[in-house]
This record gives sequence, structure tokens and C-alpha cells, in this order.
Amino acid sequence: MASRSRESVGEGTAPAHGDRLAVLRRCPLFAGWPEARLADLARIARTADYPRGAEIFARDPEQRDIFVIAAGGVEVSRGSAAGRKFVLSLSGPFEVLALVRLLDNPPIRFAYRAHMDTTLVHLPVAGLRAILDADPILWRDIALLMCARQGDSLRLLNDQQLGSLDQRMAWTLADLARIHGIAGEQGTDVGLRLPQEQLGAMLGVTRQSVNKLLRGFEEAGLIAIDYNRITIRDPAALDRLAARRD
Amino acid sequence: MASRSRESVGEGTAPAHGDRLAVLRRCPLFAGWPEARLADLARIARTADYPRGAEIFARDPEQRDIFVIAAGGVEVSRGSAAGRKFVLSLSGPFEVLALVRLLDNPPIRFAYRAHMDTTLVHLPVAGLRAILDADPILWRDIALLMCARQGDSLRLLNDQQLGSLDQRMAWTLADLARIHGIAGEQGTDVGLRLPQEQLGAMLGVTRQSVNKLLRGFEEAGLIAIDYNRITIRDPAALDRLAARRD
DNA sequence: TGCAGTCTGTCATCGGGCCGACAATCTCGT
DNA sequence: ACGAGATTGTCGGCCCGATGACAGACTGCA
Repeated sequence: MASRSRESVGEGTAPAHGDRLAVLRRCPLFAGWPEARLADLARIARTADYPRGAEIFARDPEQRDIFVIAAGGVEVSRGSAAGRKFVLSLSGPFEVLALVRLLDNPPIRFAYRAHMDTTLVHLPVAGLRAILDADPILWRDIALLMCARQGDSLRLLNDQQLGSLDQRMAWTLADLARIHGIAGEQGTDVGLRLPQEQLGAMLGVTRQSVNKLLRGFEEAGLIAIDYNRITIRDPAALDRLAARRD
Repeated sequence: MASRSRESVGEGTAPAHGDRLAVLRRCPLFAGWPEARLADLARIARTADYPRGAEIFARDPEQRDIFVIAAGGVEVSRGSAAGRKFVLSLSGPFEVLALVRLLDNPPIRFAYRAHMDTTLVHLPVAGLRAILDADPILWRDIALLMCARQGDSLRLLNDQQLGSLDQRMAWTLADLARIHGIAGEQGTDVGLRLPQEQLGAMLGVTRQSVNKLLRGFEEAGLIAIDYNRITIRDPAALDRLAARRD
């Protein structure tokens, strides 16, 4: 990933306006937008590289940017005073994050951290809003995306409340595989370093519980574990387990 | 509430276009909208009364309406196959609900139920979208509202994961009092019938746990309990307990 | 006024997941 | 290739909240 991000955007190189445009073009959010608007976006966009572990808004947590993942992955999380951590999601390329920063005062602030070497395209909120206001039908896409995101959050909330731990684990794994997965001979490799501690922070349980659960899954032939990495051997069975009676 | 809804909208009476307009005008969402647009909304709007306990989309769960609470209260919940239930929120007057139905296929479908005798103003999605598309800057308000809602959901999710039961209870009570509360001599009355079972469904615990917790709060002088109804005696202490280290 | 249905208060028991601890294993930079 | 640091595997004890059960209190309708 590191090498790829170097390739595609470089570090201190030329403007790379075209590269930014290429990234934006691949975002579902901007799919229906006219070329001219995409060019506007690319004009206000700024690219930045983050090494694994780097905090995205480290310098200024107040920074009014939304951003797109060009390459790599971003962990969205929140810490507690007690030192525990809740991981909301691990997002992958071409996802648009931090949209809540469109608000003047967001109700809650999450931390964004590069989960691997990552390249982002930043869009300053002021500039974005100017573009949207100039062609306001584009706000519709934002609104509908936020509706979809809201739906996702509500589903997550519902699962946390009503689902068993097995189900939530199965659902989480399937989800991660869908976003980051790399299909292979032996099944779909969840293409991430995935410490059990982190899985725990997504599920709201301790790493010990994750451990036991995971090796249960392994014994059942659902997954294969290779230290940090997980391969999904039996996606169908996993989906069956995750089954949310909708 | 029942009588009030009779007064304000009636049942089979005249168009009552003005009544609908009055309700819409009080919604924060529509605060900045031009009179002409509000009139358009009122024109496509339809009022309906629901007795306590009625399912809102009972006839047709696919119904593409969003709605505004004119009077009463609505429980947003979801059941599980195991017969358990998760209550997302108890919404009060002038809140706009079911906005996710703007999407063609929402990721998850919640049930809406009248928590007391309730009057709603329905806005068919097709008509609403036509109004929005005709004056697309209005989509901005929808987008920003959804951002705010998303923030609320994320905060809830975060609390579920990281907060202790006490904190979540304190937060929930404070929230309910803010929405439905009636200030009185002895403190703020949470103006709802609030079976402990239902509180449990909001917090994700059983009614027994709620019971113990609640009488703990009572002994500590935080609240007063009168069968179904709760009065907040010491709002400051409650807020202190709920304190989310933001 | 009385009765059916709902809601509360409380208990004993049970279990899943937390906590603390420690050794073994793996990764990565130097 | 080696050592520091990160991650895993595993155990026993403990505690909070779930479960199931039952009596008593309250409400609202007939």
C-alpha cells in the first residue's frame, strides 16, 4: 500500500490535479456529478500521505475537512476516559469520511487514524460548501448518502442490542472482507492486519473473548487464522450465522 | 393529548390546510424555508390520528411517507426473532421521522408506533422529492439534518459501547425529559408513561435491572418514581452522572 | 365497584464475559 | 540475525446482569 500511494500521488511532486480527479471519479458519492464540478472539487482538494498509525487531524482536531481515501485504510474510533476504545469502522479506498464535519458543531467527534500507510484527498468544508451551494442539486446526493449512512448506523446499533456475539462477529468479518477482502485460492483473505484487540474494540468485548470466539470459528472451518490475518473459508456459513432476520 | 389532537386537526373535518401549515412551521427542519414551499408541503400533506399503541405503517409497511409528529409521541423500535425489542427513541412533537424512506431501499426498517394518542402529518416521499428537486437548495437542509441525526446515532452507539449502565440510564432520562418533560414544582416530570420494560428496551437490559437501577437513583434523591411516571428531582446531579467526557 | 390485564418489587440461581496474569510466538527495524 | 515490542493462547476467579418465578400493586374499562 505504501508503495502504491507513492506511485499514485507522490509526496512533494507536481500538483497532480489529474490524480486527485481520478480518485474522486471513483467515489460512488460523486458518480453522477458533472465533469466541471469534479474539476472544481479537484481544484480545492489537497492530497496528503499518512504512515501507519498516524492520526489524521493530529495537528488540528478542529480542522474543517472531509476526505476521501485514495489508498490504504482509515480506522474511525473513539476513546474513553477509562482507556478503552470503540472502533466504529475500518474504511477502505474511495470512501468519503468525516461528512459530519459539514456541520458547524458536530454532536460528537471521532478520531481518524491511518490503519496502514494511507493516502487521502482532503476537501476543505468551506470550498465544498461553496461548490454545493453553486449547484445545489448536488446537495441531494449528500442528503441521500447521509440517509444511507444513517441506515447503516442504525443497523449496527440494532445488532449491538439484539444480536449475539457470534452473530456480530460473523457480520463484522463478512463486512470487513467485503470492504478490504482479497479473493484467493483458499477463500477471501480479509486484507488487513487485524489484532484481536481491535476486533474486540469493534464488537465491544475484550481481546480474550475474541480469541476464544475466533478459534471456535476456526475449528468449525469457517475461517483460517494466520497470526494477524484472517481468511474466510466458508463465506456461506458465515453469512448464515450473521443472518439478521430482517 | 387525544383531545388536543381533536381540537387541532379534527377527524373527518374540512381540509385543515392551515393546521398542517402551522405544524410544519414549527419544525426546526423547515425553519428557513420560504412560505411558498411550506404551502407546497401543506398541500401534499395528509393528517392522520393514531390511538395509543397503533402501528404507524400498519396497512402498508412499504408506504413511502415521511411524517411529522403534530401531537403525541412515537416509539421507534425494532423487534428480534427471539421476541426481544430494541427501542431506538421516543420522539415528540415537531420531529420529522422516517427520513430514511427518502431512499429507494433503506438498509434497515424500523417500526413506528404511537406511544400515546398521536396525530401525524404525512408527507408522501414522491411529492416531497418533487418539491425538493424544484428548489434544490432545500436539499441542503435535509443533508445537514441527516448529518446531525447521524451524529446522534454515533453518540448513542458510542455510549452503548463505552458507557456504564448508570451513565446510559442518566443520559436516557435526561434526554427524555428534554423532549417530553414538563417542568413542575417538584422538578421536571418526564411526561410519559414509561414502563421499566420499555426503558430496558432502550438501554439493552432487562426490566429487573432497570428496576434496581431506578430505585437506586431514587434513594440517591436523583429522581422520584410514581408508578409509571418519573420526575427528575436533581437534574444537575443527573447530568453529572451522564457526563460524557467529550 | 370489581375484575382483567398491566406493571412493579424482589429473590435465588446461572452464565457469559471481564480482569489480571504469564508464557509463548510472531514481526520488524537496525 | 537479533532483540524489543507487539500479539496470541490460556487459565481461574469474580461480578454483573440474565432468567424464571411469584406476590402484590396499580389502572382502566365494563
